[in-house]
Amino acid sequence: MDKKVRVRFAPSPTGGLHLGGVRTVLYNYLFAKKYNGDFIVRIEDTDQTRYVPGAEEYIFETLKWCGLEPDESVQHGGNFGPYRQSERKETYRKYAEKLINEGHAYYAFDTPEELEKMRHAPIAIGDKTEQSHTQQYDHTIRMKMRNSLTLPSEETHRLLEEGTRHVIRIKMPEHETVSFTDMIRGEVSFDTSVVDDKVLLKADGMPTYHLAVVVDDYLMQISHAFRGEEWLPSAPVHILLWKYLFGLENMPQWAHFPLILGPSGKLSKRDGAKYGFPVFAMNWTDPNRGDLTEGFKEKGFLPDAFINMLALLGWNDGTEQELFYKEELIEKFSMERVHSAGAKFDYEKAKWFNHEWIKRFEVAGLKLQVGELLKGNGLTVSDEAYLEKVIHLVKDRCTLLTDFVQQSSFFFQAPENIDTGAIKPKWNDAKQLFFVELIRNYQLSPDWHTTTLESNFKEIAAANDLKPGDLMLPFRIMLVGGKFGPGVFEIASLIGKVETIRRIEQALSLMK
RNA sequence: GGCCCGUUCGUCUAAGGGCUAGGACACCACCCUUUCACGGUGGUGAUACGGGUUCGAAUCCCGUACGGGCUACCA
Repeated sequence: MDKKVRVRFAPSPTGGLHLGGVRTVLYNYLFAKKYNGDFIVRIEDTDQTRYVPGAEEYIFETLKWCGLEPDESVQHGGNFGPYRQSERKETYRKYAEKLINEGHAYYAFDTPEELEKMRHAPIAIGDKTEQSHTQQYDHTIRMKMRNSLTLPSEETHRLLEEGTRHVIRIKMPEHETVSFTDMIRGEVSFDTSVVDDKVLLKADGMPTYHLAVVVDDYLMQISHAFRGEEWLPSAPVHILLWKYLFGLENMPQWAHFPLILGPSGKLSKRDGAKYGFPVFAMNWTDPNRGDLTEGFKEKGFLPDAFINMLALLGWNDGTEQELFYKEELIEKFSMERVHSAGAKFDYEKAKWFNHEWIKRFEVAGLKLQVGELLKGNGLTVSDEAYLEKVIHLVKDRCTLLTDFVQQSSFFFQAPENIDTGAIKPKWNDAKQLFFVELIRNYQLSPDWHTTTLESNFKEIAAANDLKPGDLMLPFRIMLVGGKFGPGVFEIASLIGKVETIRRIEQALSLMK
């Protein structure tokens, strides 16, 4: 690679960042870091009508949470700014005019009504007319429209001088094969006769994506341009623009990532709501409609797990390894091993990744997040060492971070609901007496170790001719409220003598 | 409709001409566990179809089917 690696992620601030977007960021980031390059985030806000307040901040917060921070952006600075396209408005027009002067583009004055009429006019196919598809604004029709190609030049000048609303469209060659090498798909080629004369500069003076990407990728010295597969059909427009404006030899290398699919077709926000899994990285509330779309973060995912899962959705290193630290991903990532086929998102597998990451994390790495989570759920966490012991005891049984609440709340406060229904049917006086005796024994116990608690428990059971197995479930329910959690004696040991006895007494009073 | 991309267990994928197509998730069974999980062992399960090329094809070529994307003064 002769040029310095510089890649960009170019989102438009129109809403939350979903799985596919984050994966695009990830692959860009991994590639940049692998080759000691720069990762740039450029905000593509050229469509004023779709601008959503807060979306831009949301994108940066998401990148921060994921640990995929850019080297250059609106927020991070850099020498190639501004990094917001609306602030670069002035720079695009001159490139569009250059294209016109060189015969590769033209002014078009057609009104929305005229365009509408053109699109839906019946067209003759053989001896019958068809209307099965909409007419494109292309070489077959441009000479019948109102533009600088059909109008006398004085008329064009007059219209321009009068400030008539107009756009600038690319003049696609009639029959030319445009091909390029995609790093993932290999050679891809298109016949220019089937692609339309895309608008490059809109009536409001803003560029469309097509012009803006090419100009900005050039100006920002982008060496590799990666994006989703949905952009493949418009690639010939971009290639041609590169050829006309900056030279093919300066064009970045392209790669188009496969799409991430939902249970039925393309993954959408609706799939999340319908099937009960998040599609956005973090919670997103649409400021206009006020509806909330759940995020992986709030759902209880660890950023490392989220990133790991996304990396493997369309890429693997060729071995059977599935768990990767970010540094390993950077080291092992290669564009050639990215799949060309779309991947269906599987939430079960995503949860598995999270579980694995919770297990592989040290207690210390979880402490902060779990502590906050518990406090957020109204639990009082005062003793750090105590919290560490609790996490150590329950982490392996938590798939999502949020599972820590249910799995450990009883360590911090007595259960509110005791599932007495699970023990009442088999309850009797003998058991009642056993627990009374257990309280007396525990009260006098000189130490409070797990093993002591267990052996005393069993001795008393044996002395009363009861099976320990019949008593442990009731004991568990008294302490935690239900049929879950780590070993009972470990729980008792951790919550302490006073609390253990208090909970047994409390439950006993409920059994009468 | 047109153009482009794609197609290996239900899902994510390995195997880029040559052993009984491997792994992971999910599922099932058993073991462990005097709760629920974790964990362990094993099992069910795939090369879309049809033609070529070749001694030999999941792998290369062609066609068909199916899936997806695009076809806006949206990105």
